[in-house]
Amino acid sequence: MDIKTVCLGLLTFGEATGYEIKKLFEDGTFNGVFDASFGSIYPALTRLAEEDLVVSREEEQHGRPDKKVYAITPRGRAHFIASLTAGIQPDRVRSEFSMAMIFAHLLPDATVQTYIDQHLAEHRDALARLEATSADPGSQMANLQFAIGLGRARLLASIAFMEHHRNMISPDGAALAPAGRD
Amino acid sequence: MDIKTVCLGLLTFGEATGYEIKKLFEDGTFNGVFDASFGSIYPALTRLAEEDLVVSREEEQHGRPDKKVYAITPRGRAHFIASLTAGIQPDRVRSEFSMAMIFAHLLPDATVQTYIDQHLAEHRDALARLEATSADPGSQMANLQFAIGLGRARLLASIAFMEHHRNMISPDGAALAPAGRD
DNA sequence: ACTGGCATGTAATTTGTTACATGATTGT
DNA sequence: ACAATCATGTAACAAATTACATGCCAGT
Repeated sequence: MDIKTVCLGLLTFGEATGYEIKKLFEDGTFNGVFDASFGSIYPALTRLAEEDLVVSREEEQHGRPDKKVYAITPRGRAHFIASLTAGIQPDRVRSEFSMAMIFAHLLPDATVQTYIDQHLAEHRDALARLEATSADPGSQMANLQFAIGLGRARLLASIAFMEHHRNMISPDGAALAPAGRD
Repeated sequence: MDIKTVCLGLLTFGEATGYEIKKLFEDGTFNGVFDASFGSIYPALTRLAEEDLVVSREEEQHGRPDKKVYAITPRGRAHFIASLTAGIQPDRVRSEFSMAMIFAHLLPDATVQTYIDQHLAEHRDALARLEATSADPGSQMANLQFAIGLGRARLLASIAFMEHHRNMISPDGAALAPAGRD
């Protein structure tokens, strides 16, 4: 699934600008699901407009740059539904953090500990944003709560595991009694 | 982190062919951490050899195509450690499954249920492979057990959540009392 | 007969990122 | 003063996938 399709999907929830779509990837329901840069979002929206899957309307603002608000067309909606119904690919993950942990025996212990702290902080942030999204009145649909809940469950499991088992990985911790499976 | 660096890392655990590296992405510790196709692995190894970060040796086989066995050089090892120590990027996820769940209200219920079944099956498979890897005598290093345990914790959380909450998402389930947070 | 595993590699194409370019406003 | 937020867009580049090309062996 390419970014064009994802943008199309976002627009089924309502109008949005390229800028707002980017923010959705960072903050909202889509955190941990998808991500894209401006450099791919803007061209994607342009191409979708060329294919009549979305339409845009320019909105002037006072003291702010003009907005280009995109809305999905009936054809766009049909296209999106068809592409999602046609099948999905397995999740694709690229975790540099896990890489670092796999090779932790080659790294300075301080580096490893810093990476774990960083990763924990990122996860706690993501969790907080997800909880906020979950409480949002616009997110009360059952399927959205399911998607958010799944992300939340994963984040909680990761955080709990790292908190309970990080002692396994430090040289000091390795000398202690090894932590059990839970 | 590009595939070149990942291949270099894998080779710190011992010699391997391009084909074996690909299998590691599917089966072993690296499942759910990284993935790459042959089309990127082979060129990566070629370029690493040009930069003297790895060396290769051809091995003839009876009734099988010849192998090209790669080994990391001291320079390669230093290069890998330096690049991992220099910092890591946040995890990047691209989950078409989560996308499908977010837009489940637009899809036929049978499709949604099929996707959940598929995803559950993939997760159970991945979990079984991870458990096998975890038990492998070559994986007893504390940091490997940490990395494997983290993956395992995530998979278990996802599986449990989907099993307990999948009724939220079906139209029938939506009519029942909503499932609680756990 | 055919599918799948073993094994490597190239080329065309797709996809997406990073960096650049512009510019006003608001908060510190 | 300076950074951040808002807002769009392009161009150069990097990265990676897909499809193609080859070929034997083992199992069904």
